[in-house]
Amino acid sequence: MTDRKEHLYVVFENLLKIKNGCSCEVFSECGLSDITVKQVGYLKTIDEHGEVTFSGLAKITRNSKPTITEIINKFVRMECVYRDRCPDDGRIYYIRLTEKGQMIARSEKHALLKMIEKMAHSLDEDEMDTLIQILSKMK
Amino acid sequence: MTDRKEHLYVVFENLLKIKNGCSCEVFSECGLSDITVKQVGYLKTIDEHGEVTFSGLAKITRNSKPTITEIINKFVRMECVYRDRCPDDGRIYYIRLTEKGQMIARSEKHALLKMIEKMAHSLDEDEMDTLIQILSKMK
DNA sequence: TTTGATTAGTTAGGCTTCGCCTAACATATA
DNA sequence: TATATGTTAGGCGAAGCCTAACTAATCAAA
Repeated sequence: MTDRKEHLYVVFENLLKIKNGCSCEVFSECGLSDITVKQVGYLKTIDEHGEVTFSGLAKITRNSKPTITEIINKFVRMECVYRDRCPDDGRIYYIRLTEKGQMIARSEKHALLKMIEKMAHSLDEDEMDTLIQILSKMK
Repeated sequence: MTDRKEHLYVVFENLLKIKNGCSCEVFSECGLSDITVKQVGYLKTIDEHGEVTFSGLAKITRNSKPTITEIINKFVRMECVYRDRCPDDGRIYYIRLTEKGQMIARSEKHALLKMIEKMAHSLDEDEMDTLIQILSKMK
């Protein structure tokens, strides 16, 4: 490997460490350090679909309705989600993310934003512009 | 958020997507797409400690010896690890990573290396030098 | 050098949690 | 009255851990 690539490796390794640290912060701020990958996946699905019902989530995730009830009850206990009864049809409940739930569903984005904040503290405007200009070329 | 930060967000989001794609490639090349986070953790521990025995790994990970036997048997079936009997003391077995096991233990590094390779294809030498110079300032 | 104690790893069996299921149900709507 | 939404009850298998009892190898001391 060339010297140049090795250098690149080192600076990006550092950058990823910083971003990783930010990810962990997001979870521990929510007091949910031991949430599972699967659970985060469900929160993301709920976030992406907006107005999801229990049956809807069951279809999307290919689970039975009781399984969804169970998953949602757990999320309610974790304060990530709440039931929102449909005003037009009392049988239907929408699954809504709490602020905490949304935070976790978008944890990667939040971590990245945190990293960018740190970047803005370490670099000046010209340097940021140069970064943008160079990295835009990546495919 | 300023325009500049938003731009930075976009370029880094793209970069992370590329790196993430590389991570998945590493696992699927090994035919182990459904390995768990915990398992990867154990492989990393084994990799980092070099010459680990069963008792050693039990102490490091605070598990019982039978648990380690179980974990290692699973890894042997996955072809990630093999037993290497100590020539001086027949009671002792060293836990060694196979090439596959090492690949997974170092998957993040491998993914990053892959990303750097892609970078080297998209950017010229001056640009890479500029990147290195700017990103070195990040703390 | 033999024998008893100690150490390394294994086997057997058990426990809890997770994540899923089906069947039967209550409630709301049509 | 028939149908749709969500819940409850109960069960199942896999994961991931444990303790107790075992085998095999080494060490130490008579």
